Amino acid sequence: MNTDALRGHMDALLLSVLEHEPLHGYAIIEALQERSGGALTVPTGTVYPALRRLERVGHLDSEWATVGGRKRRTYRLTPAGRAALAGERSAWRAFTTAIGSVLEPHRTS
Amino acid sequence: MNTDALRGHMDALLLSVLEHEPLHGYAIIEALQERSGGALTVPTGTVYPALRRLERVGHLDSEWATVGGRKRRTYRLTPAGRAALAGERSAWRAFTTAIGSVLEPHRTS
DNA sequence: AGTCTACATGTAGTCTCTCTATATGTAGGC
DNA sequence: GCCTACATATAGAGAGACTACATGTAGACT
Repeated sequence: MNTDALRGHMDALLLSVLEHEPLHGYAIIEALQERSGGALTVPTGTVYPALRRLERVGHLDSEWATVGGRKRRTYRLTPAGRAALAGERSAWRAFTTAIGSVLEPHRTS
Repeated sequence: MNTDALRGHMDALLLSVLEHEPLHGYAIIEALQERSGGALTVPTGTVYPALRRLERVGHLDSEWATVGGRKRRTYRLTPAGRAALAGERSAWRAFTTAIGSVLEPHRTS
């Protein structure tokens, strides 16, 4: 289902999934899976490092919690992260428009 | 205009631009630029190696020609390349659908 | 008691592709 | 003579996604 075409879009996905509620890594993976209708199965070795990277650059911050004896690191968007998400969204639209116009021959008008 | 988000989509772009006519590297770069409305400026250091890679895996083959004293290597789709293009197209649709459904919150219906 | 699955996080190392920078050469206009 | 457009090519850097591994708790089932 996924090649390494995700490259450069992981940030957008992670920020987007955290837009309305803070989540921990495992829940983020499930949310991505669910929201994409099962198409996105992102491995833990991709998600956890990416979350840390986003925290390092100030788009997320995190907090530890213990729920039912299990430790969770819950991530939430920072204001900078929210701004970055907006940028990612418009970049995504520009990206799909550009590639799409090359890939899909249609519409000369 | 372009980050390295192209990663994994170059093949699709190159195959697509060669679908209806064989072209040489330089012309391919111009075609990409034109078809995308100027959004895609792909450097030569990306295109030439990618073309050779696609030739190596059998999706393209090439032929030298001299036009006006200048040497050109003209690439054309092989049958395998044509099949690969079809695959790339459906992969692209699946990809945009998946990412889009995560990124754009709308439409619950 | 032992095993298995779901929950939960993390890192080291690999892989592969895109980009930057550089090199080389022709043709034509100024 | 110089500059721009045309035309191809490669070496090296850089970055991020993946595989595989390591670790541990909770609960269900046998």
